[in-house]
Amino acid sequence: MDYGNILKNVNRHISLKKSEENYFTSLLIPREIEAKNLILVENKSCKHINYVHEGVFRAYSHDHEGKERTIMFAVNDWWITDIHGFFMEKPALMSVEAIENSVIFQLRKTDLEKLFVEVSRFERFFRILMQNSYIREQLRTRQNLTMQTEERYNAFVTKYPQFISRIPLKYIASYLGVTPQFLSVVRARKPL
Amino acid sequence: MDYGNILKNVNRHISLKKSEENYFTSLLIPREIEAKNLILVENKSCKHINYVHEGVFRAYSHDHEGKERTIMFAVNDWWITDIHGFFMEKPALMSVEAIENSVIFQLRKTDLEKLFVEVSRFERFFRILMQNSYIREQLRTRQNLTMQTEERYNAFVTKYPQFISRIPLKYIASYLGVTPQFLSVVRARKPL
DNA sequence: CTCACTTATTAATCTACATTAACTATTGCC
DNA sequence: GGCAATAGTTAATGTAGATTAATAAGTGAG
Repeated sequence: MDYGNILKNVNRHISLKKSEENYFTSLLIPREIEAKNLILVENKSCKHINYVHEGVFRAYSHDHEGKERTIMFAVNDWWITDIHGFFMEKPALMSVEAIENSVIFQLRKTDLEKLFVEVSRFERFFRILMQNSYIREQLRTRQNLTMQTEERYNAFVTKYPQFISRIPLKYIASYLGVTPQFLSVVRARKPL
Repeated sequence: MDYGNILKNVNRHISLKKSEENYFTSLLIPREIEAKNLILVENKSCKHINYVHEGVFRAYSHDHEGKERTIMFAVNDWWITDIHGFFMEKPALMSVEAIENSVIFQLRKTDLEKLFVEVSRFERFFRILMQNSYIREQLRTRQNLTMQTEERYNAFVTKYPQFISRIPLKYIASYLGVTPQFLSVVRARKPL
């Protein structure tokens, strides 16, 4: 199994000895996921945090009328889970679906807790991972409160250019909090 | 200076020796802030993370028309800063204002980094702090995408009952992403 | 290659929430 | 205690974005 990418991801923030790398990768559960399959289901328990080795995922919930709403995306080299369900050990509030055929490495919560004890530098790694996630999410909240749809869409395209070609527009619309029809109108407003 | 509350806050997640507690509190800068004063100003640098010992704060940005939008609140025993500006060392994207006369303890970024090195258990404390902040923010994103104003307001009142009496409704409206006028209409809909 | 299915676009109509404005509590300071 | 400033409410009118529906353009399995 090719653990090069995930080790590079971790070593971006902390540096591990060979033995620690081996211990860490021994805890990972590799899985191949076909497009449209779920790695996490709403209302079920959420036992893993997932590193995306290859592919794309989206997390979604259902709104008050039962329609799907996209909470987040994850492409290669990102981590994804229902963070609330995972750490609070509560039923998941969202489902996570593969958009492409994908490969992930799963880390069980119990193993993550062992990892924190055995190699405490992983506390630092996850501190930075959670910190960056919080920053990203707070910036998104701020954009939702302060920007119009057109501005938010432009900001999204600028921030995540690699998403546009791999993620259907209907999911991007849902992530931005609008209908695909309205996103079409907004996109049509832009000449060039 | 009364460091009892902040030490209890920290010891909720890690346990410190007396000497470590003393080192930690030696890094804190106590400040009294009068209502309406700012502890952080949009576009200025953001050098501190702030623990609210006593009082209430709100963080806000300006929208595309220049109107204030509330990003978050913080009451006693909460931490608040422009998390992006603080960790990325970028100009603040929001201002933070005292709603009541307040007392805070400020921790400089440079001192926090020393603290991570000297007492690495603080990596764990901040991992949990960032993790809980991320969870809170993702739940909020999910609510904004899936719930109507009435449902979001009810959820807010249920989750933060202590806020209602201390925070003017116009700020709560702005936090929920609606005008005070519309929040009034929504509240009037509820009998009892 | 093709037929079925999914995704994207366009347009007419509808609605949740914004805007403006006027009025009514509250709050706080001399 | 009074009065200016701030906060909250109500109502008429306006608009960003939703809904519905129909069409067009991709995409994929056999």
